[in-house]
Parts: sequence; C-alpha cells; structure tokens
Amino acid sequence: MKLQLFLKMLADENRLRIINIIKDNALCVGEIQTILGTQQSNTSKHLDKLKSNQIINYYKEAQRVFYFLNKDLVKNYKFFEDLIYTDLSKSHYSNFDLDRLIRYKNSKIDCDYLKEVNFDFEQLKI
Amino acid sequence: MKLQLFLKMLADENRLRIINIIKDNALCVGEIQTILGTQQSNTSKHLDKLKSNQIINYYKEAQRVFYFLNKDLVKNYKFFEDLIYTDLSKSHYSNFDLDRLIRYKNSKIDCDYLKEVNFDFEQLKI
DNA sequence: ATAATATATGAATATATGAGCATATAGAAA
DNA sequence: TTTCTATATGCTCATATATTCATATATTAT
Repeated sequence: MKLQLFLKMLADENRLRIINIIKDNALCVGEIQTILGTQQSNTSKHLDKLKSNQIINYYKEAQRVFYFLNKDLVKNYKFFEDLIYTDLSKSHYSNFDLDRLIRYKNSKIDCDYLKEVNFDFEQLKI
Repeated sequence: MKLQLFLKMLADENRLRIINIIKDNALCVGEIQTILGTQQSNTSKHLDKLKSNQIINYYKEAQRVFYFLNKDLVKNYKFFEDLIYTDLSKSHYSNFDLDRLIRYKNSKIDCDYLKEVNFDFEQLKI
C-alpha cells in the first residue's frame, strides 16, 4: 500500500476512532457501533475501507464479524506505532472511546448478548 | 490542530513531496516547482494549505517566499519524525525528489538565478 | 420451512478536493 | 513612471468522499 493511501485511510475521524478501540483487541461490528455511537451502515463502510486496504483483518463467528488491527503495519511503518499509541491518545474522542471500551469490557457482556440486553452506557453503573 | 486534519494534510502526494524536500532546508516556491516539476498555481495552493495549517512557515525576501517545515510538529507529534525521516523515504517519489534536491544544491544556483538560467535537470551534468 | 438478527451493499445526496487556466498582487528593475 | 517577475487567488470542472436510507445477504433460531 502506498504511504499516501495509508495516510488517507487514517485521516478520518470515524476510522481513527475505530482503529483506536480495536488496536489491542478484536471487536465485532455491533460492539464498535455501540462503543462509538455510530450508525450501522456508516460503521460498516468505514470498516470495509480499512479492510480493503489491509489496515484491519477480520474473522467470523456465526453471523458476527470481528475486526482487529493488522499488526504488520506497525512493523512496516515506523510512524504508525507512535501514532496509535501516543499521538492518537491526545485526540478529541480518544479518552471518551477508550473509557467506554473499558466499561464495556468490565460489564462482561460480549458481542452475543449485546443487542439482547439493550446495552446502554448511560445506565451502566460502572 | 486536530490530528485528523494534520493527517489529511499529509495524505496527498504533492504535499508529501513538498514536505520531503523542505524538511531540512527552506526553499522558495520556484525551487519547489523546479525540483518537483509541478505547476505553479497547484504548488502555490498546496503550500497555502500547509501554511494555513501551520505545517510549514515562511519568510520573505523581496518577492520570493521561502517555505520551511514547522519543526514544532516534530516535538508535538511523535509519529511525525518517523514519518518524514523513515517512512517517507520509502515512498515512490522520495529518491527521485531528494536526488534532484541534492543536484540542485550542488549546482550552486539559488532562487535568485533560477529562472534566469532556465534551469533544467536534464541538461545538468552533475 | 419461516422469522429474526448481524452485517454488507446500492442508490441518492451533499460536500470536499485537486487540477488547470486566467488573472491579480506585490515588489524589483528599468 | 512602466515593465518584469514571483507568488497568490478566483473560477470552473471533474472526481472523490462521507453520510443516510433502504434493501440484500448470510447465518441462526424457531
């Protein structure tokens, strides 16, 4: 992939937010939507772009699709590790999203029960 | 400046090429055009974008405008140094442009005499 | 089989972006 | 002053992009 294209893929708020929350763990599409509060088709399309450009990979479990970061990029692009682990943390949504990710993880709910329990961060006591 | 906007400014081939050749020295607009082989108004507009977002700064000498990289970005964005000094060098135009930059510098021609001598890399013996 | 659910995709729209051309501006030289 | 030169800017076109809505697909559950 060309550096310019890689940067273009990174130069979008929704995609940066996705990368931020899946950089250390795989999440299914529903979890990504729930944590970011973004729309289904919009989320899906950004995931598709990231996937098409091999920035993220995925595996399937039943109808669920779990996405995770392609760690080869960290090896191949020196700047990328600093970007996602240092600079990204200073960006607008980072704390908000990572906080939600942690609270979600602590809730012990997983992708299978996400819709069933009608998960809502506002009602989360944690 | 927002990280997303910074990345967007970097996610363009012409702007990456500009940054690459002015990262260690200031160049006037005419020199940038000559080395990259890009059009006047196009070059000027990309410079304007980079300038408006404080990615580059400038100083004037008579009608000439010299642009140079805003080094504060290297301090403020950890990823940026790796990007411009490591990853960028692997990109398509980098060798071509940096080679031209060196040949231009060796020619001892400067911005003042650039148009006067009708500078042409093809005729350069160096 | 049908119904329900998770995800993907097509179509429509709005907006952004880059490129090229022509022209404007500002400063220098004559 | 007029002329020349370096750079910037306005206009237009073509293309790219993100977003939303509606629908399609695939898998599971009944």
